[in-house]
Amino acid sequence: MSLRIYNTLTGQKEIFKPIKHGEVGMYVCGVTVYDLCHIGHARATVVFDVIYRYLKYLGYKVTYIRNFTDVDDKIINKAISEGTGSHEVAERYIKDFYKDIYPLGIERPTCEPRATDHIQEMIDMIRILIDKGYAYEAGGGVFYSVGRFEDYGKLSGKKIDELLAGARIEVDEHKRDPLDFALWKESKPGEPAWESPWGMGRPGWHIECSAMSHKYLGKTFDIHGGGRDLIFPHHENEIAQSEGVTGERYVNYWIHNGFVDINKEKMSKSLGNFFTVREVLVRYHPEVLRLFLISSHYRSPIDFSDYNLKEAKKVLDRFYDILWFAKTANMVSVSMKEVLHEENDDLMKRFEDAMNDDFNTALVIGYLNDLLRDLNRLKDRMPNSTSEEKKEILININKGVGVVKRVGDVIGLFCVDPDEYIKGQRLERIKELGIEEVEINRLIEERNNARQRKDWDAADNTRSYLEKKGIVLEDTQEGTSWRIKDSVKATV
RNA sequence: GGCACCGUCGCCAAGUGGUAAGGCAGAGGUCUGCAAAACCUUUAUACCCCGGUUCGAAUCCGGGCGGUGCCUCCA
Repeated sequence: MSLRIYNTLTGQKEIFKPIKHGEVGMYVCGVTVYDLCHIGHARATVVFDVIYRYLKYLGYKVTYIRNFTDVDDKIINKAISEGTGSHEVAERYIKDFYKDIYPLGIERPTCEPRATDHIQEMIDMIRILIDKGYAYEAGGGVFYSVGRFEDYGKLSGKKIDELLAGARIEVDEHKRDPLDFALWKESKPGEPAWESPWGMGRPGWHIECSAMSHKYLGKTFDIHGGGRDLIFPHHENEIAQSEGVTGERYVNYWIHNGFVDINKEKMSKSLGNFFTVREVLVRYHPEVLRLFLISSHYRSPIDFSDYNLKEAKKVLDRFYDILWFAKTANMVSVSMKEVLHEENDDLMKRFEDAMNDDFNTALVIGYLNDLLRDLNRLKDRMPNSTSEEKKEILININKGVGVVKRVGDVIGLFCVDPDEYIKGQRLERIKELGIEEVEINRLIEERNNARQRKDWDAADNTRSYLEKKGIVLEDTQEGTSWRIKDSVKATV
């Protein structure tokens, strides 16, 4: 089965055929850097990170470009309100983007160009658009004449006359037609400004992506991505600009991810119902957020809630438990040589089939859960096995864990050391519980003494004391361990 | 008003023509001193409703109802 991708342009899943054999050019609209990233930004970044990783897994040489929009009205406004410059604002939020988003296990794109580094390329494109009659100068700026581009609306399925009927179009006295959009704006005093044939000014929003994608990927490239909300007008306008300039097809496959909702409503700054990545990461491991984000298909809306995050955490914890077990058991029992080259082709095949069907990560997680149950079943057999059998079981567990890790590499999960994951979670949460780790260990020892005396009342008292504190004990053959009590029922 | 998308177990979520994956929660059980964890069993005669096409539909078509998004900055 070959890779099939849902193409917004045609509204269908299509078999993916790259322009150049074995290579893929992909451009994804990044963020406008005027504030901290919220979960919606995280979703878009994670979704395309998974796509990037999977394309590479398939053996493609991928050129992945994701831009920063660092010149924009909102940035300017922020700078004014802070009394700083827009360059400072942009720089700061680019830093914050790295700080907040990269812990989610994001691989660096091939290039992360900034709009302000490509002003000349934009000017060059605008010039051609004017020469070709697609754009006109007016009031110190330049506008794209939407009516001149025959295919306008082909991506979003909109028709020009229907758009005109809509009552929500920006009014600008200089526009010949209300649908026209700005390619170049005259700068007001104090705003960032660049020299241009039309005087000091700054670029409109849409032209930067046309200019940068053209520069790094050429006239026609394979994949262009972004959030659903970018389909219109941003991507529609990009097509008008780029195809206006080159006269050739701009993009073969358009991929758009769905929104993150809060109570079935789109998360957005303007609605004020957003959570920043930063505040979520205070309470949850980054991989929990990542797992939550890829537990649904990338085109579906997902509802963000504490309950759903807790559920994701529970699932992730289970995987790290078996990962930890395999790691610990291997130290004493099986040399890695015995397991490293083991393959599990059937499972990898299922994984590939799921991913090939428009990157169905939700199905992949389902398969992974099946596998996890198999592994726990094996693990449960160990106590009653001979040492020969134990070794055999461990080898099989390692095969499965190998698959988990390999799939994890592609979807960006299970990438941290199990010890670190488990201890890290404990350390972060234990502060909230008002108890010290040494105290827990002391009580465990005390309780185990009681258990040896068969003083069950004392033992149970200690256990329930700890449970009230939020600490759950687990008695195993290897001794007593503890974990932070996590209930998906608890709400915040 | 125009254009899209969506409606699957209490909740989350795959499945888009061949007879309903997976997770959470629930119930019973194994293990355990008792628990916890894990495992086992169990939980949708059925996919918003009504028609139609078909040997056969959650899946296709038509009509409702409900929800969301885009048409303004937005991942």
